[in-house]
This record gives sequence, structure tokens and C-alpha cells, in this order.
Amino acid sequence: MNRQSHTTRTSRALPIALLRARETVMAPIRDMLQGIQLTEQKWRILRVLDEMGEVEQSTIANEACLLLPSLTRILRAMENDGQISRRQGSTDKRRTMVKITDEGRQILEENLATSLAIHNTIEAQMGQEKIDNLLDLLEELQAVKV
Amino acid sequence: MNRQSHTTRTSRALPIALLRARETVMAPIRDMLQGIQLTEQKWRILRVLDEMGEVEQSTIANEACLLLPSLTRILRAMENDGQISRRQGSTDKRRTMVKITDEGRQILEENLATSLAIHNTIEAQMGQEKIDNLLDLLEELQAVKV
DNA sequence: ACAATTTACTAAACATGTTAAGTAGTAAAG
DNA sequence: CTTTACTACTTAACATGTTTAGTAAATTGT
Repeated sequence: MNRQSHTTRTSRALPIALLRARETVMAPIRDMLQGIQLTEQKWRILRVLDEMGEVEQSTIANEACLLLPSLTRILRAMENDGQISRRQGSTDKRRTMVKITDEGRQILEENLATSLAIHNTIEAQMGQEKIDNLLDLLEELQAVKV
Repeated sequence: MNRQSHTTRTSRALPIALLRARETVMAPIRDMLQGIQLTEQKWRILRVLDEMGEVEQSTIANEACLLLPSLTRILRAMENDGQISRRQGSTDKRRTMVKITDEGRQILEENLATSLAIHNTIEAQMGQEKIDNLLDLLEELQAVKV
């Protein structure tokens, strides 16, 4: 009987397995981002805004997996840097509506090639079928109610 | 043509998909940890130490996906709390060898049931086959060279 | 209409993440 | 043997993560 008889191997524990896999994928992306003075979080926010158009902050928080207090600070910085714009909601004045600016969109476009190249490197090693399969399973896991 | 013509949908982008899936799994685990005054990081460290025995800090950093500066601080706190013990390496004095204490192991044992229950809830909804398949794919992705 | 509750966000405090720089011990090269 | 490089970690500074508390606007209950 080995020493970890009472727990699952960490490589078969979902939280750690997801984290390790993500670190592998993020390593080269972090390299890319460092070159353009953008954090991982800001990159996610730009991606979400580009995809969803003008949305309220809570939506960004949900989609980009950030808590509102973090988002408050990060969006303040991004607004100062001209990557996003904010305005008060018209019908509901509690809401802050956020959208990506042309400058923000340009950052995405300028780094699309690098981003794709990283994805292709991974796909070349694992195969497109497995990647698709993995993404399907991840979407399904995300929808589980806990 | 929709507005995100130049990027992949975020739900099909590996980094965000991995993050969202992880948030789903972690939510109930964070609830559990809050009840026992343990952070997600400390829990990972205990799991890794329980699995690997006495190891140097760099190994913990790799396995638990933490950077060394974070680990330095966290292990200092965990040593104060009696959950781990540290000693200088005998042959190589640069190394710090770390192992879990009985107190640390007890924390794992006391929360094993909750941890298993969470896993079972997820398994009940997705099915064991899919979970196994997902874990296989995650291990494979983690091994990709980028 | 009014009080109570809820929602969307902000503020503050402390832990952790992240990068750069520093220290001490070890290994490699000449 | 000595200089040089490298390795394992620590420290410091600042960004972000996380929790708790607070504010203002909207909603609900009566």
C-alpha cells in the first residue's frame, strides 16, 4: 500500500489536472502577452468584449472568470489606456456598460496570428479530433450544476 | 458576418475553456476549504506532499502550479501552522526538503469525504466514462511541448 | 406609497501571482 | 585551483485574487 492510499492521484484530480493542462497552454501565450504589455486577464476581457459587444460588468466577470472587485480595477486601467470604454446603463443606472474600442480591437488583430500559431502547435501534437473532443467535454463540465 | 469574425469563440479557446471548467469544479471545493481555514493553494500543496513524500520546493512548485516566490511565503505560513515541516537538503544545501506532518495529513483525511462527494456529484451528471476520457485528454495536453 | 430586500458595483484589507533582482551553494570550464 | 556559470531559493514591489463591508439604484411585499 503506497503512501497516498486515502486520496486520488493528483494527476487524476480534476482541479489540479485542469490547472496543469492550462499552464501548458498558457506558457507561450504569456510570452506573447508580455511583449505587448498585456496581462492574461486583460487579454481575456478583450476577447470576451470582442465576442459579446457591449455588456455589463457582471457579464464580463462571468465570462472571463474574474471577480467584480478585480474587474473594477482592471477596467479602470484599461479605460485609461483606451482599450475599452464605459458608460452608465440607460434604463438601469446601477449597470456599467462596457465595450471594446477600436484600439482594443486592433490589439486583438495584431496578435491573432501568434495566438493561432500556438493553437496550431498544440493541435499538430494532439490532433484536431482530440482537441475538439476535449473542448466538448470542457463545455459539458462547465455546464454541470454543483 | 458576426462581430467576432477574426477570433475563435471563447468557449472554443483552450485557455478560457479550461478556466471556466475549473471554476465550476472549484466552486464547491472552495466552500469546503473556507470551512477549514485553508486556501486552494495550501490544499494543493498538501495533496502533492501526501502523494510524493519528502520533496524539494521546486518539485512542489511544478506539481502544484505555483511559482517559487508564492511557495516561499505559503510554506512559511504552513510550517508555522504545523501542517508541513522543512529541513535543509543533506547533500545539496541549496535545497529545502519539505514533507507533510501528521497534522497536515489529518486535514486531508478529515476532508476526504467532502472532496469525494463533490467528485461524485460531477460524475453522476457527466458519467464516469466521460470524466475518465477528459482526464486522459488533460494528461495528454499537459505533456505537449510548446 | 413605503419599508425591506435584492442587485450592481466600489472600497478596503490582506493573500497570492508575477517579475526582477539578490544570495548562497554547486557544478563546469579553463 | 580559480573563475565562471548555473541552480535553488528568498526578497521586494506591484498587479491581481479573494473576502467583507459599503453605497446607490432597482425590485418586491404589503
